Amino acid sequence: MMRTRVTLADVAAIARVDRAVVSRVVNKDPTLNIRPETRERVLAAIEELGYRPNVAARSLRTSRAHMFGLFIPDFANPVHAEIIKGAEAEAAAQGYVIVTGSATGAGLGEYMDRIGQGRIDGLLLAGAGDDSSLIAQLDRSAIPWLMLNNRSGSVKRYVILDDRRAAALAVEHLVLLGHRRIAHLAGPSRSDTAARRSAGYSAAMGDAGLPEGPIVAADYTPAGGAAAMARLLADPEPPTAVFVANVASAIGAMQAVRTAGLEIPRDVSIVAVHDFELAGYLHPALTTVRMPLAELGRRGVTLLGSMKPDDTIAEVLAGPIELIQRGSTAPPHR
Amino acid sequence: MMRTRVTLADVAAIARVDRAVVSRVVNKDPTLNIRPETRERVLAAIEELGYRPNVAARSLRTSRAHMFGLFIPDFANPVHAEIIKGAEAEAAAQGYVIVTGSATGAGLGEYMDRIGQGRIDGLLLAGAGDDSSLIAQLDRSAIPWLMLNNRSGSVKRYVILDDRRAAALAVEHLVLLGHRRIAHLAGPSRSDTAARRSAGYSAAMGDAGLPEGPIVAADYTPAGGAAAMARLLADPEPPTAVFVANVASAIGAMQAVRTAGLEIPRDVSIVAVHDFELAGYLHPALTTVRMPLAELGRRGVTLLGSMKPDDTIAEVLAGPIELIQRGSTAPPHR
DNA sequence: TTGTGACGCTCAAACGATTGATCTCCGGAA
DNA sequence: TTCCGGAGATCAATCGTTTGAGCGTCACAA
Repeated sequence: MMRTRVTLADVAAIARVDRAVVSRVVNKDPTLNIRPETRERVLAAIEELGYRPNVAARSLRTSRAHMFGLFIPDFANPVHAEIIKGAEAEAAAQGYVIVTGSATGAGLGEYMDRIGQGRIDGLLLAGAGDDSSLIAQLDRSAIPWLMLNNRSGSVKRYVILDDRRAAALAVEHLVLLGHRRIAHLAGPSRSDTAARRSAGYSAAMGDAGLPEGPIVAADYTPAGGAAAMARLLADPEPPTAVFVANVASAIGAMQAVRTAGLEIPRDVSIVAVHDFELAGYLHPALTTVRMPLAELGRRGVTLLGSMKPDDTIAEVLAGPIELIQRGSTAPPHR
Repeated sequence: MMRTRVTLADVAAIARVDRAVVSRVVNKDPTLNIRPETRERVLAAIEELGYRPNVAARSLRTSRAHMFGLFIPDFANPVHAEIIKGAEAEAAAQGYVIVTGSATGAGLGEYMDRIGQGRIDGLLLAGAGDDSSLIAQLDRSAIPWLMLNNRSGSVKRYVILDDRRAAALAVEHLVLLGHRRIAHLAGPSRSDTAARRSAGYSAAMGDAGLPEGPIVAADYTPAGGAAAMARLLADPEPPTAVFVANVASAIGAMQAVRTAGLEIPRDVSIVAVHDFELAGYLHPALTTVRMPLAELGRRGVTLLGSMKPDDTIAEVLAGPIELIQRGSTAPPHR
């Protein structure tokens, strides 16, 4: 059962060639001149022994690890799951593998320590906060890195989505349905995505000639959303529709509406940013704005792969942003 | 900005000691006899240069990668997210890092190829199906591996949860509420967890002296759950309660109940296996059985760390399994 | 006959860290 | 004076691959 490990040298011995030949065959070195029959012998030996290159040795020699790091706030968030999926797919296409870490396991600093030097060829930070001392440490580490979906602090390499447009799309939808008192359940004030979504809300309200309704902030959790929505509904003249910056908050918000004895969408319409599978199974099904999260992960990996040390990257990902209309939005009742 | 990489030799030069000393200081080698002032010099040099050991070199020499692999079917599934969290936390405690892969990115075979040899010290398979040729390949690879939450095929190393007891707990809850026609919306027939949950259902029904109600199988998705529930409700004498093997199916099932014009829990009570945050925010909030998923991931990593090549591991994880009573279960109406 | 070049390999020096073995002092004991 | 032992290092082989340089043979042209 316990297999003793197979090295290049073993393969070379069986195939009766030099180790260098085996290496070049394995790596499909185009400069290699080899007789077809020799190549055959090598391939047969590899097959027979079940040889697989030792990653540590290769990576020591070439100083490329064929591995990317991906740090996210939380695995349990479906938004991050989408990003991981995209990143993984693109990495796989490049023959790379992803080493994940999350803020729930331990902080970014600890993660970087465990990563050590030379383990990854690049690092993706998906909304990992904005600890500027860690950013400085990252810059010292000679690892190319990139922020996804976040431009916190003075970061000069990031890819974000067009949250502004997503927000505007959501608000326009509500306006088109005939709503005029449209409140905004925003994200945490220090959050970059929240700020951009709020900007989109304001812009769209302005374009529609409507006064900005009440705006309340909440963190991106159901509990936060519920509390914030409760405040909105306590208004003597409550909004007929609410644009929620985040789908997790929206789920809490829906609960708050029910708790208040009101009905969605008859009394309040709700639309939220980011689509996820369960949204279609809520009661009522939640109208959302779908953003290309997987594409974001994919694009991040692509950029990492081709990044030069001092590149500046400030990209708003082009990609479909669409309103998924479901049951939580309808024309105002009154 | 671009930092040239710092090696042991650089540190040794600055600290005016041999490389061996630096290595032993870094690794806190207990056999090292060193003057405090020398140690100081070394530590100062490390600090000054920002030295971090090269993982590839270390791992080539020691043949330990300080990395575990974790393969899961899908990142978007909150059940797997919990497992990852636990695994990550335990790995971090051991100074290890986790390299994840999912079936949505590419298959296990491709993942193993990209992993190569010597990159990971062990592999956790969380419900990754039962392709026996891959299992054989794994066994050839000399990597300790372990299945989580799954005992498919003839696998001889696994940790599972007590799904049987979880199912029984759910059914007992329904029985206690007074239900007598309790149907079972089971998981896919080839699934190991599904089989164990079904066994728990049967046992509990038997213990209660109740006839096993209709049993329908569905895959672990909302769509599958909805279709299966529709079939159950089409019965001339439909069940007053349904034990659903999985929370994703349960969400679909709830929708099917509404579609049929019925109400939960008045017309049908629903209880499902596995708790997740959103369950409390559904309408009605879903009664679930919480299982120690994070603990499962944690335990998997612990076992990997101490596993010998030919160990057999067949463990049913001890840990709290509890019913989380919410709004989807109530005494039968009729 | 000598030179040239291509073909098909082989040589050997890295990459950076680890670790068992060895070496040099120096003080104290015999 | 010689020997011993221990403290405090140093030496050098090794892990498995990669890759630029080199080497022998043969065909062919001059």
